[in-house]
Amino acid sequence: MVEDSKKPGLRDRKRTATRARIEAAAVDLVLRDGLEAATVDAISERADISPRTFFNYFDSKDAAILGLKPQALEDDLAEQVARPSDVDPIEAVVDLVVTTMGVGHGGDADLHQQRVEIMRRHPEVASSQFAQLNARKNRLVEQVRQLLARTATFPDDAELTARATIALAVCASAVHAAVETWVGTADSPAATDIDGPDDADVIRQRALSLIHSTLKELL
Amino acid sequence: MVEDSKKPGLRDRKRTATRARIEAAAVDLVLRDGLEAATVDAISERADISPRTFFNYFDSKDAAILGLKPQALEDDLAEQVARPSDVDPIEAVVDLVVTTMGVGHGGDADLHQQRVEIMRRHPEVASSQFAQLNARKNRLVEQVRQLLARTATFPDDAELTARATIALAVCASAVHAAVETWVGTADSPAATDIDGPDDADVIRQRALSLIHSTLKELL
DNA sequence: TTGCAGTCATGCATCTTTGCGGTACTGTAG
DNA sequence: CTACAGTACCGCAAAGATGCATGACTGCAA
Repeated sequence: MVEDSKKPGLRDRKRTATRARIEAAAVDLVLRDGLEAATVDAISERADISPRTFFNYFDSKDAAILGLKPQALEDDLAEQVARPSDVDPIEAVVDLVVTTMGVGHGGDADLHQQRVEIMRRHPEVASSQFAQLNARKNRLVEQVRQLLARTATFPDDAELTARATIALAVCASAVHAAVETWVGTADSPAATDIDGPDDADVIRQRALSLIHSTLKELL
Repeated sequence: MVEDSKKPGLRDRKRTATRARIEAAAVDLVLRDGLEAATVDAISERADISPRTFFNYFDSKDAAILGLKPQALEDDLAEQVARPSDVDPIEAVVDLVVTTMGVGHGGDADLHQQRVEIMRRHPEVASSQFAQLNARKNRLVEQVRQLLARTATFPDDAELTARATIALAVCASAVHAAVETWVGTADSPAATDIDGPDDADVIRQRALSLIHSTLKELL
């Protein structure tokens, strides 16, 4: 049951290939025809699947465009929380958010570049990363709750959950803001070619800076 | 053109009546048949309008169930921000959020009670108040920005906007959490009959308390 | 090799939501 | 009273999203 990571197997290879075809088709069509002209039907046809199957691979059209894996996260999440965590809880939560948002979608550099371009042209899409987060909110709050429980002077359960909710919101909105300014200023395609400091890191840093300055001011 | 507040006029009276019929129909059907059995078609039929017209009155099915007015807010918002505001910025923002979420929908007490019951049975609906907020996010951030600009040591524009975003998120999630716990513990229908301390106030207080305790801990 | 159990792809039906366009009604000015 | 302008209502079509049922395919074990 828990056979892992050695033999992909035909089944998984096919599935991976299909997902890749969908992502490519979505990105291509959006860049070619615009966001609303690129319908699910069109993308599906191009990827050689039925529209119904499309939604077996992605939760939404936007998710396909951004290449957001539907679950896959669960693994990362578990891993994140299992960490030793001598680190600042805030940093851990930001990591969680960045991962869930799929900001650092590891893989094809071209595809990544194209997605940045799409986010520049259609800012609405970028904010669907946010929606992705909301959808997983309950599970994420649970993770954050565990993180906080380590350092917090243990209040009652409801209180702790509420605090986790707020902490998550802080980090999420910070990352969101960071992504927005990053997308807005990312008109230097050459710079992102090399992926020098790594896009995800830039966003992480900006988000942390925002959080600290804002919280300091609010008190 | 700017004749106001004396003669409602037949047109407005009809519109108000229709909106009320929709709200009542929505609440009744949800309580009777459940959330998903109460389709837009069913609600519309019961309210004696076409399904198309339904969306002329409300942005979504959930909005109708909760009785969230589509704009109407704009007025309140402007008013909020125009205030003198010797008050804590955080309190102001919380007010903004509570108003926008339509937590204190003034009006029919029975309807209010029914809505609380619906939120208890179908928690998903409650979180669509949150969505309502996201939809108006840009405008709200602008308002919060102005509020913050008064006390903040003026950073650059992007920074200020980012901070406003985060502050809004903090307050929004706090209110959201407060609503959730309030709904969860609101199994004393007798208590809410009298509307003693006013539901909205209870939520405001709880939210503020949450914000302060959480922020203090995160630093 | 064969067969079984678990997945996957798909068609179909349904629901929510939105844009467009036409028709009917309201308020008002002549 | 009448005509005109502005809304409101509604039908229609299309898109995004989801549940259900069915047939096909894969992986594995006998």
